[in-house]
Amino acid sequence: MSHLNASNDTTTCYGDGTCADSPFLQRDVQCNICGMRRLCLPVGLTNSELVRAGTLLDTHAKLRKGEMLYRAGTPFTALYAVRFGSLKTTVLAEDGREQVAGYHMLGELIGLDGICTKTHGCNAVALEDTEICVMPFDMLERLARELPTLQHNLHQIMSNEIMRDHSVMLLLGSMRAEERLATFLVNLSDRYWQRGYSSTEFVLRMTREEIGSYLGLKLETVSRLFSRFQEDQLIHVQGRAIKITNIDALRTLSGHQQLTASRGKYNNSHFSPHE
Amino acid sequence: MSHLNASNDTTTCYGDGTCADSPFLQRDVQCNICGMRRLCLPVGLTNSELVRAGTLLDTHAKLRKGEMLYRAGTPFTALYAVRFGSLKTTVLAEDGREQVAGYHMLGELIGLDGICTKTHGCNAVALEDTEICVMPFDMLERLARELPTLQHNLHQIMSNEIMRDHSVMLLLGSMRAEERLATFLVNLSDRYWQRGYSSTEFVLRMTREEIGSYLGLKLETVSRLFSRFQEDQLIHVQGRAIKITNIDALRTLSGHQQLTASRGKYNNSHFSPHE
DNA sequence: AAATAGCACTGATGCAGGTCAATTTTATAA
DNA sequence: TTATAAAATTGACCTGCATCAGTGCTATTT
Repeated sequence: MSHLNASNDTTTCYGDGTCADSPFLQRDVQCNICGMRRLCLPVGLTNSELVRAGTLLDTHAKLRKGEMLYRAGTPFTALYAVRFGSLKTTVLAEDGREQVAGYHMLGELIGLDGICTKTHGCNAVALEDTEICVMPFDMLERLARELPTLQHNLHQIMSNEIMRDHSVMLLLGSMRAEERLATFLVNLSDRYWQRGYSSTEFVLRMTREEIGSYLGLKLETVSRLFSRFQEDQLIHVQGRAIKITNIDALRTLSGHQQLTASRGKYNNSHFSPHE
Repeated sequence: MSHLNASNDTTTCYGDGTCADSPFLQRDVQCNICGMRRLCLPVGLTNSELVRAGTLLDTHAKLRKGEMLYRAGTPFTALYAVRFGSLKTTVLAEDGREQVAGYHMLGELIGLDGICTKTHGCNAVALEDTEICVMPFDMLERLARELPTLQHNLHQIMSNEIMRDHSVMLLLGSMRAEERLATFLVNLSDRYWQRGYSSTEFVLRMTREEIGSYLGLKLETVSRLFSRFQEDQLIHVQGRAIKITNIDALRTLSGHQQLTASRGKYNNSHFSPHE
């Protein structure tokens, strides 16, 4: 039942059972000084609003690679924004099958699927050392009632998640294996670009198996496709290090279909977070 | 560019181009007298709050079978609640491929994916003669700031849509054809049951092709599976009329995996809407 | 530096579901 | 009612990806 409990000031973070002895409390985390604020929930807030928004950041959490932020079935209390690092979320079938439902990086909000039942609907696991802002949801709702911009941003982010999911459904339901992988790579490229990183060279945070799970393929198929893409000069692969050498060909393969919607302020803002 | 324009009191409904000459305006549609209020956005509102909520129902729309409520790419102005009938939503790839992303019935809210970009992300088409409540989104946000229950309901509904999408992703990504169809049938059965209809006998509103599109299968496969399920005494099929004869076997086939989350007030409320 | 485990690659083979095609049934229109 | 189109069924065949299996990497750990 490990999850991140953010109900009071002496909040303690439990990883997946191993770090129960590393409590922490940091109140210096505030939106108005966060480099991610142009990509995160408080987009467009005035400075004084930013300060108020900061009050809902009760704490932030540090997760080491492999640690779990929350687990399906545990109580939902807060939304989480990724400050550094990345996580995967996985959905579980009742027969135990597990599937990667999302790969979340810096500036993205996770935990939205827990609002409905007050219980998390998936597992969230750090894919590398990761830092998270914790936003208690009741506070967020209260604040959203007072700050229309914040309210609207929350709605936009939830709506964006729905659009993203629809794109994944399209991918899983009607694309062939090579189209899926091409779409995945183009999407990663775009998202790194949006965050000020190279759009052509990056390191995958997921294993072949996790990528396969996300794309509805087996790891062998993913591996074979990476090899074929390399043969065809679309990419260069060295384990998890990817260098894209022909992004146009990848885009063509992917049917120009974006895994994430390409419009809207949470998607196409192309900026450097390092100011 | 046909879509439902709900920006003022003299709102006119355009179907898919054919009904431009049938404007309408109905102000008698109010939440406090609606039979769907226990399943729809205003769940849990007090009577006086219900009356206020009714003010955001600018109008409602009637669609004949096949008519389009909104089209991907057209401006988003409102959310829509299904009062009678049903609709499908379809997402489009840039290469023209189209896939059914949702089947929506009475009491459900659609259009949520448009909030993000202020533009509809999918097509919504009536599968039968259908009636819709129009809720201008700016009004809804304003009212949500004043009525915490309404605000929370909206968040729950959006969250529920995210959970539903995750279930579909799981279905598309890791279930075999027969599991998909079984899951689909069990889900329909549950949803009809929740709405006070028979859980064992109903008429499909979608063609084999549309069902296949939703489930990531070809119509021939859907047709063959219906035949096999009938051979195996799980169902009786007569065109689009379905009679479920062994729901337990179907549930087992589906891995007890629900297409829609089975918890939360928007899903498991089992009641009769006909009071 | 060596040992060990997790991850990745690649070949051989099989099969679930797609594709193509022909027929029947069911809707819709005249 | 008949005519016509749309939807559904069923069979024969094919293929893209899964499965199974063996080997080679590349990280940790000691």
